[in-house]
Amino acid sequence: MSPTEVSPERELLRSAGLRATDQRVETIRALEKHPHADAQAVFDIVLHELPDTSVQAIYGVLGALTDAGLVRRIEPAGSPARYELRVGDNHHHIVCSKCGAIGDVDCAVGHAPCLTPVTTSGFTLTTAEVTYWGLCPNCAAAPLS
Amino acid sequence: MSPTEVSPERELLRSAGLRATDQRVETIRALEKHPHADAQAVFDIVLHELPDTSVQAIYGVLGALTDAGLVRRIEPAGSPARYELRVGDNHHHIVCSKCGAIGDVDCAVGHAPCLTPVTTSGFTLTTAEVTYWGLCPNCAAAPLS
DNA sequence: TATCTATTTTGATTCATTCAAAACTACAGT
DNA sequence: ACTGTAGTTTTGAATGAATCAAAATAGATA
Repeated sequence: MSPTEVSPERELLRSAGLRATDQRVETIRALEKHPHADAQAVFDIVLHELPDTSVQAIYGVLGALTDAGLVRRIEPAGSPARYELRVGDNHHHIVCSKCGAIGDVDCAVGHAPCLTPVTTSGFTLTTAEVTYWGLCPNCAAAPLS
Repeated sequence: MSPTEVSPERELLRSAGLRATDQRVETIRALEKHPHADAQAVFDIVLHELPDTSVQAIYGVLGALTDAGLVRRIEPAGSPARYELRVGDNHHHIVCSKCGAIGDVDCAVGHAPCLTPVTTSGFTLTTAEVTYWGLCPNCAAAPLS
């Protein structure tokens, strides 16, 4: 993958005003294949394509992509930060309380009820984030634990 | 505070089947005065009353209280774990995206809509957790930043 | 193709939290 | 009240996630 070669990932980066580096392209590809991956998982994947990549670079890439709005960072309790390419829509997540697997969940009822608490303790409200907890199909099927 | 002396905190601990140690009593008192405190903040407060307390002890106490259901642990993105005594009700939290302050929010509309996502990606759903993000009164009032 | 600046590498550090062994203490039972 | 023992805390060290900083490198513009 030479720098001049075109690809959807490169164009996405350029259109966001970011430099299209190899690490960024491969990070996006990793997230395409593995939504909700954490930094370490992204690093492991990118390392296959770019053997000299460092973890710090991945943190830098994920931070830049997040700042640019190309990637969304989620931080479920008890898990390192996860990243996904699905941005701009108001979707939520369901986390397996046993293995940490994450699934996407569309907003429950439009978004009005979820976004409108009764009391706000004087806070100015900007967004509402819903995390569902449960068991993924695998863990639900597992015998006893 | 001798071990035989009675106090609401001691009785709460005993009724939960836990030993009423000084560190546990003082941790509960710290959380009564400072809801949503993190482990470090609890440690700082307990240290005033029990000068030989260690941070590890506070982590142990908070873990034991959480396991016993006396304390609830919340982990907002970008913040260390916070602890509160208000348990058993289905309330949510609003976090100041600027300073990290936390307020309580009663569940939006009963809990039916919040708890019923449209799709669950095959997961078995057990609970729904809502985190509101916004600005606390102080930060909203602050000039520019 | 040269240049400039953003990005990555390299190496170290912070913070929150957990682990483990030894010392201690609450409390059930005598 | 005293004692034994299991549960806690202390002491000391280690882990994992993430960030910082300086030097080396590589995009993209002209």
